[in-house]
Amino acid sequence: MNPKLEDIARAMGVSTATVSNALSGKGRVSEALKDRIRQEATRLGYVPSVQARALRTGRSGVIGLVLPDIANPLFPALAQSVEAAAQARGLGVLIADSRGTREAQAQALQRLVRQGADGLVVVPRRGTQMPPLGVPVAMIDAASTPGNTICADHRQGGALIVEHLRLRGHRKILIVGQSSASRVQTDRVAGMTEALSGDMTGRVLWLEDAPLPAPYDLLADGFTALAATSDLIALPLLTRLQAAGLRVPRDIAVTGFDNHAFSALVAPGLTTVAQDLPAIAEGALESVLAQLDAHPAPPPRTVPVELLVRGTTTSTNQTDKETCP
Amino acid sequence: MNPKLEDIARAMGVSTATVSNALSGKGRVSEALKDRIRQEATRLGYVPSVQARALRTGRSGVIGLVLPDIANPLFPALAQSVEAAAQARGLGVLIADSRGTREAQAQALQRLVRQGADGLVVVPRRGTQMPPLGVPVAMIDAASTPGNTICADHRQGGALIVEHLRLRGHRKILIVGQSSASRVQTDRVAGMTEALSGDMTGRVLWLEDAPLPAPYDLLADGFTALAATSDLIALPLLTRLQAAGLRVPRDIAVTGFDNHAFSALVAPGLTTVAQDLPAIAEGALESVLAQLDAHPAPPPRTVPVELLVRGTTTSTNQTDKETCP
DNA sequence: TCGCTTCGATTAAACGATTAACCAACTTGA
DNA sequence: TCAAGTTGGTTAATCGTTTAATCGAAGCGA
Repeated sequence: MNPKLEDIARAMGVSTATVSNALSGKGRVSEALKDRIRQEATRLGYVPSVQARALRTGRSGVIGLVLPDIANPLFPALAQSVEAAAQARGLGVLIADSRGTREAQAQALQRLVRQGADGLVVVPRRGTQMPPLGVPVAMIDAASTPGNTICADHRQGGALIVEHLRLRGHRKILIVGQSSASRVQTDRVAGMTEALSGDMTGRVLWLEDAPLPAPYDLLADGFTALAATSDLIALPLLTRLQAAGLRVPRDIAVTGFDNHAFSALVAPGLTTVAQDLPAIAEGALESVLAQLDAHPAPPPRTVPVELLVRGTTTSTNQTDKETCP
Repeated sequence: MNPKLEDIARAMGVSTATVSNALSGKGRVSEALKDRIRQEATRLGYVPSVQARALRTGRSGVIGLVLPDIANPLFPALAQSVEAAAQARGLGVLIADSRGTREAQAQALQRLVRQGADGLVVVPRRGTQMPPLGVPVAMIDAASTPGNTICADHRQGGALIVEHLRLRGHRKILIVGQSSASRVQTDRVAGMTEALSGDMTGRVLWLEDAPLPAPYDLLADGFTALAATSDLIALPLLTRLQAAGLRVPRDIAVTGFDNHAFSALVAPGLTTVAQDLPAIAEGALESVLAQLDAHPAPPPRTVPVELLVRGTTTSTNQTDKETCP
């Protein structure tokens, strides 16, 4: 079907080894012959067989990506960045969903290795204990997670949020998270509480423990801002407040985390913190590749985040025009 | 490292061919020996090398999935279903993002084939002309797209939406789409307009041509419902209406399409149409596998959709009960 | 008993690339 | 001039599996 090394070799009257060397630039081939071989290769439309190469070298050129839940709006953006980083290096991305239990995750890891992944990039489930897999692994979670490879600076993100709210005049903040078992969320909350200035008060509410108070009770308690640990939490909050007749941000401000695709589209736009996903993906991939070359795993890294200020914390003219026609 | 056929063969005093036959059940091996070989294989933790198998058989056990934009909230759910369907068959999923031009898409297709994908599942960009790739391909787009393999019944979905709105008493509907160049969206709009009863009027607005009128102008024009061709459009609309002080659905109803993860979480919940993604993924994969076995490609299929009624079209909360007893 | 089929297993040839080892022909230096 | 190194290539083994071809032994009908 496709031309192979042998076809080129025969056409040029040389051995397959010479062709292989010429194309890879590894052995000793005269520059002139090298060029001619390369020309012939492109002329024939030669494409090396990844299967054969993989069998011989033990490298498949594919890395596995394991996500807790592909459908969860937080991960596709990361997957996209990982795919882009891999593509830039000529690598493929085998995807797996560890939906369900940690056991399912372990299975997924095994499966990717069996399918020939050279290394793994994993966004682990909570409390994951990595089994020995025989291939390099990079973990993307939170700085406080043992074994973490690279992640966004979630604490800094929390601090940026609180600082921004302080500058906007807020003094009493309700911090809303989903689960205190999530390292990422606890890091973000820690960043927020640490950044509270002396004249500010913040209360932390975990939704898995207690529901959100009724919107008007929030106002009665003196809260002027809701700081969620995720856009996934903030967007429903925003609509809930609006549905109750409150004006955001005039009555109460809202912030999120992660800069979900919707966050820029809703009205008012959601103030949030954006991770540098391309940098994180690059870092994770670099770690895997370094380990593949028998280098020691690079030390854990933390990537700075960026505050995105939008309408839920700043009253723009437009919003006011719309609300007061 | 890992045990190979030869290791088992040596341990049992037979040839590797016999071991291969015993494990695959293909050649002629006595039942007794078969059992013993299989026991020994599991005892040693034997895992066949996919690379070697792929080289010999020409099948890698991996299928490629090409999405227009991984980060677009519509596709992760589909990716998850495809991954699940593939996993159930012991297949891997190589993912690629055709972000950018149709050329980028063509590149992505080529890349997946080179990386050894046995077949491809593609959600094509608009106006895609499939190049001959040498591997089976299944396309997931719209029933009206030439070459489409399988898709949701978008027309039916449109009809369900309009019928539901009619039963709720709506007579004047604004249908809001993004781009009239999208087959999926035009199919949905067609389903809606066809389902309009004689006493109903519907106007179609493409956001790429003209912006949404100011919320209060919509009311002034007599519209009582906004039917979007996507939750991606509907959710921003919902917040825009709420931000303008309108009550949904009391002042105006809103519907979407696709049942995005957020649609159930916002307040009020978004009435929408859910595709049977698992069925679509299964169908696409089946088509690819059938073609791989040299069967003709099965005829195009259309999968029924389901209407999900939520708060944006039904007033279920107490305040509404009070006002509309 | 002779031919013929069937059973159970072996042999050996692929699949397509990489790479260590080898080799002939030239350079070079002393 | 001769030993030693350099240059530019070739040979052949190897990665681990599948599978067509082969083969001895056993079973069987005539």
